[in-house]
Amino acid sequence: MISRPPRPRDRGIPEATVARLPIYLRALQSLEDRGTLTVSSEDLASAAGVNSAKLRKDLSHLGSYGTRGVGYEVQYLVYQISRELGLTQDWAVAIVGIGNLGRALANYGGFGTRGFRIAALLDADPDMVGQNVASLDVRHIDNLEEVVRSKGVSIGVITTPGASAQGVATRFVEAGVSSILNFAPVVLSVPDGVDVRKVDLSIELQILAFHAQRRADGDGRAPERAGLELT
Amino acid sequence: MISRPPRPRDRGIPEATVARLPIYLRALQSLEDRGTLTVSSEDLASAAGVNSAKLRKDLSHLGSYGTRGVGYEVQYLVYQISRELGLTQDWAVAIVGIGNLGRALANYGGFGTRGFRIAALLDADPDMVGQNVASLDVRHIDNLEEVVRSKGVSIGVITTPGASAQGVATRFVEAGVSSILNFAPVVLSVPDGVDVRKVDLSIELQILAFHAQRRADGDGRAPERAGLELT
DNA sequence: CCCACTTTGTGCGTGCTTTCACAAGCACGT
DNA sequence: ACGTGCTTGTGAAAGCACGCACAAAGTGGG
Repeated sequence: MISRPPRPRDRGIPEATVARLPIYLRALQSLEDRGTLTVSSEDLASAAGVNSAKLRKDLSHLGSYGTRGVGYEVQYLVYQISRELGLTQDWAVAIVGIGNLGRALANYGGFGTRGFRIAALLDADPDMVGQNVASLDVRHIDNLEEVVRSKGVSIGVITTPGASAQGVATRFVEAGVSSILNFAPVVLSVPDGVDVRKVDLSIELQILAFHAQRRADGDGRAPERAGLELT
Repeated sequence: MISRPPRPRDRGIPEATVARLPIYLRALQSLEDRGTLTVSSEDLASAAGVNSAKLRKDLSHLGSYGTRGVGYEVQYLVYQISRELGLTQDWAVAIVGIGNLGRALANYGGFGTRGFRIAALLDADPDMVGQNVASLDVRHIDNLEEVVRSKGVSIGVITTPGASAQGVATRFVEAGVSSILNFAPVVLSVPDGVDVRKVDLSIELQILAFHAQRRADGDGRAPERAGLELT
């Protein structure tokens, strides 16, 4: 008998909501550390930097976990969001490309406490292989398939130069990994069913530059509320 | 009087479009390196990983830079997008927090070629101060205001631990920096008119985990690695 | 028990984004 | 000069996302 009753939440959670759940989770964990027992949507929203109506609507997609007149119980909500995000299980992550960024990720402590475990580090450079980084021995990229199998890797992180990224992605996919986080500045081509997310540091800077330039351009002496001007 | 004189492009480029311009730019530069002279919206879209209608509409916000029946001239489009993004000028960037991530960013070569120049590295740790990273001497955070002034820094990057991030942001703002890229896992509070973008590595992983779990849950009968039993 | 107060959950209007589909425009061959 | 073939630029429609505003639901005091 499959548990259908305890599933008030809709399977179709909006993507925009999913992207904010980790933010709420972080804010909640911070409240939890401070010993806070309950929190109102207003307070949690301001801690997360969003509008309170949006927060309530987001949470309503998971189910009715609040109490009117009181707010949300912090611990319970932490658990519900963690479960929804899949953080109650342990995800094994492999990082390919142990340059500066790969090392930074390997040493980033924030993962362990959130359901992720760095299970393997791989690199193509023979001089890198065997080095110890973040308490792991760097292994050669040729062992990718074997490592994925033996460590049960389900998430692959690519921090190689752009030229190598597609090859690594393909090998990840063939080895059975269907979630990839790509830091290389290329668009990866993967089969349907494989989930790729891209983080691009220089793109973020470029977006900042665009807004900075716009501010500098228009802000001259007519910083009026741009509205009805098309004379 | 309906004049539409020196404004081919509307100042109000949709945010969603701005976020994609850097992707197009990268694809175009790659084509340029390969010596390609013109490209169709179809080909450019597939290189950028988007739908061609979306690409055409995005570009139409900058003006009419294509030729029907032919496509877009690569070099010209590179220039137009660069100009729109503000990359034809040189942006001085300061990085605060020279840990693993800060070092990775400082050494990331991709910036120089795209209008950004790492102008200063700052850290609070006295042992770090004076070290040479990426051909720059790390300076103490106390010099932030002076460095911003003397180097003309207009973009601040925060790679400190979460606890220090708000303080650094405030100092950046007071020193006149109004564009901030934040890697620390906290929500920064800044005055209106200051632009903050946040990059959070563990959030990206959590979104991947959500989709991976959903795939494992619903996807028919192969819930192999999903060993969660916690009702 | 009832009333005043607080806070959630959500219906609804609004605006932004994406996608379709096609007329308009340009190049090239005849 | 003119038709053919290709590709852009853009109305129009559909789909999402956001935020207001309020009824519903719970708490606590008298």
